[in-house]
Amino acid sequence: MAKPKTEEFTPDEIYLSDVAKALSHPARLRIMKILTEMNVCMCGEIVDLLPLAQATVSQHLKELKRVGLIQGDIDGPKVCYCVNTDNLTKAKAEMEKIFSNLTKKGALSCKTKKK
Amino acid sequence: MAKPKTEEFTPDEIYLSDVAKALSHPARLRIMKILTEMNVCMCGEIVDLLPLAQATVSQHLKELKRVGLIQGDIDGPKVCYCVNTDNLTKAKAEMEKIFSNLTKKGALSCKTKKK
DNA sequence: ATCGTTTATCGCAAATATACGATAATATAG
DNA sequence: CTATATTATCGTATATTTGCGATAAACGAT
Repeated sequence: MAKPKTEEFTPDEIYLSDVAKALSHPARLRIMKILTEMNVCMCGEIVDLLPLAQATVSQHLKELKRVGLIQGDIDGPKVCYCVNTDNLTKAKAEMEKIFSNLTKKGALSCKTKKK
Repeated sequence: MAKPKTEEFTPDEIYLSDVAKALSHPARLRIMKILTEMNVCMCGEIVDLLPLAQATVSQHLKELKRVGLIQGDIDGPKVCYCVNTDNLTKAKAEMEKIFSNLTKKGALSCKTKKK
């Protein structure tokens, strides 16, 4: 009875909420910041930059990979992570839409409309 | 042992991850879309536009209010909801930062860097 | 005061998310 | 092949989220 009713929503809504969910943890935000600033980063370095255990960081990386915001390429025994530019650009554009309408004009509040 | 370690992160990281969390459910995204398009909407109308029970929608509205993305003003027995423009603008600016660095140039991937 | 309307809150059940130690998997070096 | 290094996955405990019926709270109308 507490199963999220995702089937009741549009693919657009589900995709964007999924991206938002991936960004809804401070550790994952920090990973995104690290990768956008450094372009490329070894897994071990990311672990060292976070106050979490290696297993936990690995899970967060997996979540970001799941929604396609980052990718990891095997480099010997290490893994090299970077932002998936195409997907991040797309996510950015979708996110813009949500925030765009209010900038149009006035965007009346309840109070200003009534009084 | 599974308590989120929020105290290990910066206020900026926590704030933005909190906004992302508020947007991480398709129902809440749809509410934001409704409010940005209609400027203002009675609670009952929002309930009618969602495939969820009234109690559930009320909880989603509460979550969006908690992070300040919307506000609700009492209007007789009804409640009139609208976007909190100031806060949404601020959240938008913060979100931009996360997405901005990659647009700089190349944003080399692991593979392009190596090969 | 009582009734109908509207919305928030409570209490509960089920599903997810978070965190980490232990272990497996993979690759390199010797 | 063995040992070391690096990362992913498993198992498990706890915390949080999601959903909804039932109920409370707030208001206007009668």
